Amino acid sequence: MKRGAETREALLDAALAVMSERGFHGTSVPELAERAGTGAASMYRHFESKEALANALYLHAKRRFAALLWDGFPKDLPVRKALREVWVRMAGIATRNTTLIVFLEMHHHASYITPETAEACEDLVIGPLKAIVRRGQADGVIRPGDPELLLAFLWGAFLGLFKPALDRTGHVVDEELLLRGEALAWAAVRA
Amino acid sequence: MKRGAETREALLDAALAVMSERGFHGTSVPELAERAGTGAASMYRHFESKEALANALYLHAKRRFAALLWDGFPKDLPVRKALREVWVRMAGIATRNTTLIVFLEMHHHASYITPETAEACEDLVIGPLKAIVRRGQADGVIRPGDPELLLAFLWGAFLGLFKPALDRTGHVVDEELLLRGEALAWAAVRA
Amino acid sequence: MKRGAETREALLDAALAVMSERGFHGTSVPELAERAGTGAASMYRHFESKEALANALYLHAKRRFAALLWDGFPKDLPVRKALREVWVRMAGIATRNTTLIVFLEMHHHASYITPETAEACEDLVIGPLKAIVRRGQADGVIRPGDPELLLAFLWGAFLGLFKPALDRTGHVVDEELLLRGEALAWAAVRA
Amino acid sequence: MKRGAETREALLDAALAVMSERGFHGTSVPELAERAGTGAASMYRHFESKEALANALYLHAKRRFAALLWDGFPKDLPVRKALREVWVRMAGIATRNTTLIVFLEMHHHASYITPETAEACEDLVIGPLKAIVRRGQADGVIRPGDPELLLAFLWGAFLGLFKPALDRTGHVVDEELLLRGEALAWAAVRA
DNA sequence: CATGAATGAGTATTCATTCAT
DNA sequence: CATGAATGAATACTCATTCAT
Repeated sequence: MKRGAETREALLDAALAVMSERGFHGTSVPELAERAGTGAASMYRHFESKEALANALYLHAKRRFAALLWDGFPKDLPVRKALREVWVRMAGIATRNTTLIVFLEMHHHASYITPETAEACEDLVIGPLKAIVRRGQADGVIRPGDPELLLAFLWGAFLGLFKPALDRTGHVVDEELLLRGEALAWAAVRA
Repeated sequence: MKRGAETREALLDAALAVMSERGFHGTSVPELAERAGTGAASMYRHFESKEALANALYLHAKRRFAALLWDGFPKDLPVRKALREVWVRMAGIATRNTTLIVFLEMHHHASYITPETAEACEDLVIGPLKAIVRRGQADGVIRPGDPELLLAFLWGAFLGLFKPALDRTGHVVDEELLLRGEALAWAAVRA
Repeated sequence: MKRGAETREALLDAALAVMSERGFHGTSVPELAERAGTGAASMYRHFESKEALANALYLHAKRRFAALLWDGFPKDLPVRKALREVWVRMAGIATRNTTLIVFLEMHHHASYITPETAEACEDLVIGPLKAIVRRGQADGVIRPGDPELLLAFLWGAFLGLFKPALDRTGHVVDEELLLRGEALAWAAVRA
Repeated sequence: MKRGAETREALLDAALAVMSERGFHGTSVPELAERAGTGAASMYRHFESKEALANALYLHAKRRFAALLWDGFPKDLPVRKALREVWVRMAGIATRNTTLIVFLEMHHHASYITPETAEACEDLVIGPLKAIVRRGQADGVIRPGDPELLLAFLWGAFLGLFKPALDRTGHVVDEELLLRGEALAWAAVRA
């Protein structure tokens, strides 16, 4: 007997929690519903199917991730500082919003995520990153070459470093790991 | 009616193929069996359960990966060349044995992989890598610091770079990507 | 699509019929469901498991048996007449509600009937019987000794006599067998 | 690698133990085989099917029961003493060969016991009993009437009394219960 | 808008049985 | 005579989904 949007939120939250742990196929609708405090049938009032829920969640998660990363991001920071700020923010997300990253990575190329969903939020996160890299290349502080490649490298490295944090919710990324990681990242891409 | 070990192999092969594409929960036992050319019941003669199969496969895959990486690896290569050789070999595996890497990454921290399984093959791949890094640090050509951290960074970066190859079987890693990636990797860790 | 309680009743009825014929293990859930006019999955909305169904049925059967035996039982009948009335009523149940007795006997000490279930209805049938026997002993018309023992003897004898009726549903207990049996029973226990 | 007949015996023993506890349908061939120390396939060398095994066992059990009851039974005992001896022997069987009685009762009217099997051993146990009853009736010490009816009553009463012993293997029937029960039995049938 | 009830299709797993060795 | 391996059919149970209320 909740009010509409509330139930929807609860379902998305539940799905984020469970699906980031056991994946899409490992998560059942009844389980989701119970965790959301609703009857299983109610899910179908808000989403056409389990797949539709996953797609909605993917968008939702990507947007939230983008917001956490970019909202209030200081403008016109020198490239080096901008990248460091990105790194620090991502570490924060990995610590406090672990499920977000795990869910997004886990479902990036899943068959039930439609191309529309994937495209709809393609550039939310990566667009501004590319801009920073390009600026760095223009300034001559970042090595030349396809920004996508540099970013793929960095994003992967970041995930590799913070895997322990991502695998166990609640794991705190310590300051030193963060800084040493950032140093490696910068060494890799600087001109 | 196949002979014992043959069926077991067929099941492991099928599981590697299907589970690396759709994951553990997305793979049904009948599907596995059909792909292995066996009846579904036959799986249970060779593995106690679907989970047991996944664990056996994890070990199997890790060992095969380690073999592909380290068998015939030239001894006493200078560190720089050794790392390049590692990188090249891994790119080869990513191209020709994609499922191996995908499966291992996908199931690294899954709840149905027992700690025993995980431990049993912990150092097969990473042990020799650590040795190389340590040697590089002793020679002063690799920056100091916990080798685990450097390797986590590099392994993640590698996965990030080759994700397109890993997501679509058959995708060939071109020579340029390989070399540019290696350059980034080296830049990150060199002293 | 039936209304809730109706389906539950139908399942209990079906289970009574089938399980009293082929036993718990000889009865499959799909078979049960079909006989109840439901899908097999619907059983699990009403009972947690096949075992839970059997336990619920055990209670249900015991209560119905007790009701058939004791509802409207004339009060303050002399002991001799009371026992005869009991005997006659039991013969009636054996004839018209065969499955009830067969089911209860068959599952009395089955491993899947929980102690809780067994205790919950222990005295429904036997309690009033004990009272009659005690009254008879007090009056000096029934031989002394543990009432439980006398009742175990009589209950067993009854089952032995009516086994043909119990083995084949529809077998009618003829008047003569009934009376001769009662004579034996009385001869056994009278003072 | 056992010698023929030995395996057969082991299978019958295992079946008696397990089937008297969980019934025919509750007993699986692999379980039987394991308990008999054989491979499951070996059962089919000795019996055509699980049903055939049950039938063979039924005969086997009936014969052993008859042997335990009648072998060395004193001839020409007065009827009263003969019945007491029968009662005592049956109590002994109930104590020491519980599974025998339980199995026979449990499978008496099971659908997988063929009429042939049932008939083949019909009179092994009951034949001599009938003779005793008839002798008693001729002597005027047992009440007149169909001996089958008297025996059905007595057999049932016996089972009722010794149910605790039959339900729990190892339960010892105490002397007093035995004698009091026999007194009831005699009171029921004496002239 | 919410939800108990219902269910066909599917899940992992076990079974009774066969057969090649 | 014995048995590992194999399997089609079954088993208990769960799922994603629908619908009447």
